[in-house]
Amino acid sequence: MSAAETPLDPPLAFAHHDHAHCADALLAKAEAVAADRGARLTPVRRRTLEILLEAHRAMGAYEVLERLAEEGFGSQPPVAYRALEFLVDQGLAHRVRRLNAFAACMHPGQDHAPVFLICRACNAVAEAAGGATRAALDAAAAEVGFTVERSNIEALGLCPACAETEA
Amino acid sequence: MSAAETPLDPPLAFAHHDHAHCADALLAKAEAVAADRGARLTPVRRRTLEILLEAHRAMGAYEVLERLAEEGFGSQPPVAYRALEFLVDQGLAHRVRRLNAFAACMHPGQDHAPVFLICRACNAVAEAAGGATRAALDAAAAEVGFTVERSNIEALGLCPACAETEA
DNA sequence: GTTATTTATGTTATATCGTAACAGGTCAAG
DNA sequence: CTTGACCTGTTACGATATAACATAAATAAC
Repeated sequence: MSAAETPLDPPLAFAHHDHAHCADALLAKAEAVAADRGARLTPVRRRTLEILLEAHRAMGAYEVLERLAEEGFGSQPPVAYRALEFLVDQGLAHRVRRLNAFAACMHPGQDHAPVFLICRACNAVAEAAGGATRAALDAAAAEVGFTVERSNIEALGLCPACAETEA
Repeated sequence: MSAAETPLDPPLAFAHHDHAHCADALLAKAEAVAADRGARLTPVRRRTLEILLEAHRAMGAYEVLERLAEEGFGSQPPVAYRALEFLVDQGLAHRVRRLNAFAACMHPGQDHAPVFLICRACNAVAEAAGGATRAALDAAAAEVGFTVERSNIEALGLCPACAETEA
């Protein structure tokens, strides 16, 4: 069984909100988390996170790279992949496998194993609480003797706003 | 809520079994399903499925392509990707996003939305019943107003046999 | 049964995603 | 002030995936 999950705030990704404030707060939180863990949030890494934080959607590594290169950082793929890998390792970003892309974590520092909700209309990506879903997955796996170490749970569909528009 | 799920047999992928019989039966079942749906299981497509059925693991498109080419089919990527896409569309194979690879469906014709259990030691891939897990995912999504249309749920870990070996 | 239409197969070419291997730079510990 | 760990950048390549087009086979329409 998994440890108790810190309850998550409702996702802002699908709601209008003061995004500048939202991004700033997450960046500050990320700094704190990194400091706590003795991990170095260097300029490239920090900038990479800022870029991911600009919108609530997933970005491809090459899209991030282009931005980094424009700003004087290295221009070769490993620059982006390494920064992204660092962020993922530190729990400051997530990899969205369905999109071969990366998204800033909305709950850095909280122990969470989210599920991803990907809107196919506006491309927003939100994290929802994954506790119950993961518990069900663990149970289904346990039933056949399989031990889950890591998992990815992603849903494609319509966010509330786009669902209305579409109707 | 999702419709009632046909109960699945326990996964053979992690168990010793008469694989020749298992593969034959699945191929026959696939033929029947395709016929039912008026879909054409042409030679390339059928052979592609046979190749996937050779082992209970996921294969990359290029690995499949190599085999097809050896056997006189086309040698360019679209040949494999199109056959695989057909099989996935017909529910005769699944795409495993974590591996960028494809696996034969073990329950063709049954309405199922499986979760995938990927053994990191022996690379076997099994489908487990996903009903409860998907229900939990749908619920988590509904809570924030998100409508799930498709989802992928994949776990990486150790199958029973490999878990024992490792210990 | 012949023609029209759709569907399938194959090709070339290119786009997109990801990593291995190595060189130089920074920084803290001893 | 040197050692060792880590970070950044490079070149070069490998792996995954799709667009666009030509031909052929199957099916539908007449």
